[in-house]
Formats: sequence, C-alpha cells, structure tokens
Amino acid sequence: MQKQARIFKALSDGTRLRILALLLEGELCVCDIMAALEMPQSTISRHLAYLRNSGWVQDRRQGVWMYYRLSSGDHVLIRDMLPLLAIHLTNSDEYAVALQKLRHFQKEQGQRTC
Amino acid sequence: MQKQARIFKALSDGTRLRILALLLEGELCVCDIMAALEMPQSTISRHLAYLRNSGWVQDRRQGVWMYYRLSSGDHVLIRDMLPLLAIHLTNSDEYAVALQKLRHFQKEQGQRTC
DNA sequence: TGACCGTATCCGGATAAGCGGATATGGTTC
DNA sequence: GAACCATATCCGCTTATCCGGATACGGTCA
Repeated sequence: MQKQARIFKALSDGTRLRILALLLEGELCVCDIMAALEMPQSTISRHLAYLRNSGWVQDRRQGVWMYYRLSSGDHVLIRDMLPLLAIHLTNSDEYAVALQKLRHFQKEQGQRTC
Repeated sequence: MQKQARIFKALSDGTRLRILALLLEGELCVCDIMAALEMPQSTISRHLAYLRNSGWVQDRRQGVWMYYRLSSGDHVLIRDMLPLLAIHLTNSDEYAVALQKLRHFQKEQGQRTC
C-alpha cells in the first residue's frame, strides 16, 4: 500500500492542494503558480517535484519555461480521484483568491511568450 | 484547505490505510486490529486516534472494549472517498494477509464477549 | 476495595517534511 | 561566449511524525 500512501501524502499539504486546484484549470507554468499563490520560487518548485514524483502531474519544457499539467492516466487511483478533487477543491475562498491572482497575473502579462 | 489536507494526511500512512481497509468489513475492536496487523497496541491505538480526529472513524465503548467503525456521514469529502477506498484498498496482497489473520483471530476467539 | 484487563496517553529518540535564501543548471539572445 | 532568465536543487534550520515501551485510565469481577 506504499504507492497509494504516497499518492495520498501528496494531498496532505495545503499548498499542494492549491496547486492541484489551479491545474484543474489547465496547463500552467511555474511563474503562474508563483503569482497565484504568492510563495517563493524554491517552495513552488519543490512542491511541483513532489507532485510529479507521486504521479499527480506531468511537466513539459518549452524553451526556458516549464509547464505543468495534471497527469490523468498515470495511476488508476489518481484517475478515479481527479473528479473528486474537482468537486471538493474548487469551492473554498482560498481557491477563489488564488484563481483571481492567477487571472490578474496572466492578464497583466499580456501576450507573453510564456 | 486545511481540513481537507488533514483528511488526506490520514491516508498518507500504510498502517492507517490497512486499518481503514479492515474496517470496510465492518465494526472491529482494537484487539481485532492488533491481531490482523500484528503491531503493538500503542501503535494501533495511536493510529486509531488519528483516524478519529480526522473524521474517518467513530468509536463506541462496550464495557472494556472499544469498537471502531467507518464514519460515513462525517464530512462530504470522506463520504465521496469511501467507495474509492473500497475499490483500491482491497486488492493488494497486504490486505489479503491482514484479512486472513483477522479471520483466524476471530475464529480462535470463538464466542468471546469482545 | 483490590486485582485484573483492554485501551489511551506519555515519553524520548529517530526520521522525515517543510521552509526560503543561496547556488547550480539549462536554455535563449545578442 | 557572455549576460540573462526561468527553474531546479542544495543547505541549514525548524517543526512534525512515527515508533514502541512505560505508564495512566476506566471498566469489570470477585
């Protein structure tokens, strides 16, 4: 059950839950998430590595930027849980605030290459 | 998201996952779980307290014995997740072994008051 | 009341996780 | 290749978690 425990452990941290909630919106780059959560880059990067190693997200490099997205097909448990996360993570004030900051950041970035 | 993180954190430990899997069978007392998992009493009791505090199980005292059962109605997230646990926790060898030890213990106990 | 039993909590030690500044890496641009 | 940028990893620190023996608690029975 070690693999399952690891999958759940990834969800045992508020910051990682907020990252997953944001990724439900679609693919994001690290700077998006930094702006949405207002946390230092090393912290965000570390949590993203954790989510990647436990199978929750996949990454993609495009030039200098790293894009992260939910990896729906990786593990049966993860696939079954994603709909639940969509229901339960997106109805908190915390999430609304993060999403608003994300939108604001993306808008002010305008036509960035990122 | 702190409450949700706590709910998931309860699932981030292999021993607690095995306890929950056993409780899917129905109400059990502490000695049942000790026998099934072959772990010291203080360890089992501590994990049960963790599961109780995070909303996963409820307890009931009957004389000297404490009975634990899944608390299906406690939190929306927990209610939605229980079916998933039933699917994903009960198909490992670890679980099969624990269940077998539980059955064996209950049989050799015979008509106990427990 | 005293002995006993099942369970909960305490304790000290070992291990793991989280944090964020500093530094390394890998890619782009001139 | 040198300067620059986004991101990953390292480091030292603090805090949380897990473990299991020892002890405390609360109920039962004689």
